[in-house]
Amino acid sequence: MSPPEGRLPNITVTQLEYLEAVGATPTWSEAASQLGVTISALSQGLAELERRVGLPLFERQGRRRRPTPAAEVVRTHAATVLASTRDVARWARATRQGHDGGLRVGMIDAAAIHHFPDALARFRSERPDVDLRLRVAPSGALLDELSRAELDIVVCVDPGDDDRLDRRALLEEELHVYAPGDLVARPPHDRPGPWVTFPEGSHTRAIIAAALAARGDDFEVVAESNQPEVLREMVRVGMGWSVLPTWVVAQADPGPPLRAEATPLAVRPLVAVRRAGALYHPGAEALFEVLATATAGTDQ
Amino acid sequence: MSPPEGRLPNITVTQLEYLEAVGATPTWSEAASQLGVTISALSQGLAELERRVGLPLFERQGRRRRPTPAAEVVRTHAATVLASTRDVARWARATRQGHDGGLRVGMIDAAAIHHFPDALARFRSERPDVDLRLRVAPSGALLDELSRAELDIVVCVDPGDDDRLDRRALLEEELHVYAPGDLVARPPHDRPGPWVTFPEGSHTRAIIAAALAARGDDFEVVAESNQPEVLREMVRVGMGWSVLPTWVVAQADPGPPLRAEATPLAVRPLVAVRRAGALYHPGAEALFEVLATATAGTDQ
DNA sequence: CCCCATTGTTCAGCATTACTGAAGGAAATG
DNA sequence: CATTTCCTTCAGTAATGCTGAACAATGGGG
Repeated sequence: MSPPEGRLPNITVTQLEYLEAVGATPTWSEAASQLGVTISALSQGLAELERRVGLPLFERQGRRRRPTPAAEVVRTHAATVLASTRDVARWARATRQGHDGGLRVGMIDAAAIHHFPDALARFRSERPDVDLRLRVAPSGALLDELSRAELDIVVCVDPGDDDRLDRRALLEEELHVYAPGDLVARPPHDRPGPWVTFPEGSHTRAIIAAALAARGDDFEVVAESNQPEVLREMVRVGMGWSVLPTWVVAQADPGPPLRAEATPLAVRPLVAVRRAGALYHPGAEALFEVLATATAGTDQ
Repeated sequence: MSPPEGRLPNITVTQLEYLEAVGATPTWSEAASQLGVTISALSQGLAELERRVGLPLFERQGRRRRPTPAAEVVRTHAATVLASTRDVARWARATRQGHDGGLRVGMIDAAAIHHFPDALARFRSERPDVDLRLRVAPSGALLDELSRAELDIVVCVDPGDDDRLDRRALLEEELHVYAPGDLVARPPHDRPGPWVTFPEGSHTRAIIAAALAARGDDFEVVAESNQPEVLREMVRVGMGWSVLPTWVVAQADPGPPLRAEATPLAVRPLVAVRRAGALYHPGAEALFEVLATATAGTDQ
């Protein structure tokens, strides 16, 4: 039906690295110096890549070059190949040195400090052989790093369906609307707000924005932070309203209590994610088991 | 946490092709001639690959070489990279020529001739723009071709969970035990058999073997075929018993009727499968919709 | 046991490829 | 108009990949 028909274009890892670099960098010069090659090499390498793919990947716009739609396809390919190559390289280095290279785990703050600190501790005591490295960051950053094979497993807000990800549900956090203490009594015809919330681009913010829009509320944002504790304190000092997981507020330190709406505004599903097709890592599988049992039956 | 740390090893597509070829071929000489290079080139190329990975991939055994466990890891990587590269190459060629390259569909016989001929016809009339190519073969062969990016979408027996596959359930076929007409009256303490069934390696055969083992029956096989119609006829002529989807027998042509056990022995789940991370193909998505609606509510 | 065909390695030589550095063109900036 | 920035092109060089031939090791057959 579709015999391999001759040999494949010898698209090199180097060329794909070039493509990734220019995609992540404003100018080619900068990309070149980050890669440690001359602009000349970069330019020629990308020209060669275009030739091998057989389609124009960049068009001139003034003195810069801008990727064509075709480049997007090849960039996706590059991401796949580079991630897999990084995996293999890391695995080979670790194997040479006789260990497994450690397990690089990414978690959002909620997971690291609230839901899974005990699970992590248990994992470390059960599997002292695994060299665990934890990175805490927002979901988006973690997923980026996962896709570049810089992390092995990530616990974050569900990013939704994606071919390249292997997702497993862990739990759902209820998100409640919190009002500054002195505003709780606002008559019901007043709309809530303004809001303090997560920065633009945050997965949780997207969930919140959608839920507020669905019930017809404005979403004027007057302050932003990725740290839920910071948001909680801003509400406390009267900056505005916020939507937070309940545990952030329950984790009460002294100060005036916040008032919440009784019913949750939305839920935030947390999932464990790996790259689809990632190298088998025994530690990753074991960690997932621990996370799954830690949440068994205990949503929230 | 894990900065890209320098550049990646420049493992080339060519080297990975060499690795794939020697894995699929008894001797390197043969692999070399299939690839259209000298053994010398193959040997040097694989040596270079070993150097770049940094681990021995082959050990000497007599005058042949046999892959180490490490090679298996790199072979998995090779499969990923080569499949993606084939996808890009094919897409690029199609794009240059101004079409989408066609939609290469694989189906097992049951899907092609029984469950989905109407769906296929409907798809062709709804989407005359899509150049549909159909290949009918057993599940295993189709999945191999899918993994090599020689097919875009496959309808086959559910191969089970796999990172690299994007599976969607379509329907479940009931498999019933059929006895030759003259043996139906065998007293119940006699065990059924001997059997005519699908060849070793068939997914369906595995399902049948497991179900028979579970109820304690022997599974002595006296005749094999991949074609269910052939199996049905063999039962008719008294070669033995078989386990078949009901439609094969219902599709009655003249001849003595077969007697079936009343309750199904097992079910055979059929799924639509694509490679995870495959290039977006609008036709594939559309076809899946048609298949899904064709089966909506109509299991069996 | 020796012969010998087969398999894979190594080496020298050649062709191709990838890179540097210098020169140059073309757009933005002032 | 001069200047800077950005990228391309070109020439030369280093690295890489391939062929063909010589060679070593193995296993099968007389």
